[in-house]
Amino acid sequence: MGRPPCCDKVGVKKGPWTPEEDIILVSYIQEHGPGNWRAVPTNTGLLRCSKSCRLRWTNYLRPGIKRGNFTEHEEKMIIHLQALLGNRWAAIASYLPQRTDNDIKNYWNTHLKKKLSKLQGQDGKGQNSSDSKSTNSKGQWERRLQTDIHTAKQALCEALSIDKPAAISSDTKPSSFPQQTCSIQTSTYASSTENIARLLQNWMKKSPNSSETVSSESTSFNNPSTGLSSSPSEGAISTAFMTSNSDVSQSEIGIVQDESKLNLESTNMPLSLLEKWLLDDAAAQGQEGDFMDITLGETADLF
DNA sequence: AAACCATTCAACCGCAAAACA
DNA sequence: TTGTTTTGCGGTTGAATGGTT
Repeated sequence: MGRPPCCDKVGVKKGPWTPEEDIILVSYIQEHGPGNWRAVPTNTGLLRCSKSCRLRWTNYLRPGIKRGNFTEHEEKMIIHLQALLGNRWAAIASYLPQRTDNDIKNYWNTHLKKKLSKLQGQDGKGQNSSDSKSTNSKGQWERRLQTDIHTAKQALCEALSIDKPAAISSDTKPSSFPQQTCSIQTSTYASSTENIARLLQNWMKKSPNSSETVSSESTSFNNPSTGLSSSPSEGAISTAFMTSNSDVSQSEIGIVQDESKLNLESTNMPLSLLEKWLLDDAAAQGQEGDFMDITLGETADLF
């Protein structure tokens, strides 16, 4: 029996999302939380397939997403993790919680790949991702598990020692660690609003004809003092959005909690416990440090 | 100014895994 | 246990944009 398509091909809109669609989607998710994507198009009236809705949310509208230039530290992390995990962008993205897997993948394909091949061309060193794949005789699943555990420890190690101040507030940590989850998420909806505001701005730049229809909304989204709109809305769409926005912190926290159910299970783990885990592990496996030195060293050389 | 080329990135597609009945 | 549905992931595409000739 063939698998049915995720959506009817007829009557499903494709291509770039409009700000209106974004607003509809965000306000719906704010109300119901992410998940049950199948129901989203039906319940919102969006002429998009469920997949498209999920993708739009996870890659663009989801709160806490950082866009724009990658920092040098993020670059190093990506190169390092890519060498360890291969093209497992979702796994890599879990260590850079503010970045989406799509973003990382794009950045890798457009920037880092070239950068690395250039550098490899210079010094003739082969990169290890494919080597490690071919030389390792273990099953893929086991290998992945091992690298995941290893990398988690490593990232944590970095977070705790090498780059402590930055790590606690930003990129080095897997998303499953508590402080960060909280710190990011407290302003989550604001950042989602920022995403939309940015989108609207771009949209207005590109299509001045349509500015009349959205100008009031966009300016209100952009209100830096509140981060939220307080202007009266005229359309149904904006009304829905504004209404839900008035309740931002509560419902957004709800969304975030939904998203990070798993994370929260470990969120109460004291940092000292994790440190102990690392130290114990390091003591038990004296050579482990070498592993890190090698990989970090290799990637560090690149810069 | 126009044509061409290169780059970027949002979005799509298809597959596989997970979840569910 | 099995079949079906939903979700997640990675690879790829193509429109938009910027740079060069």
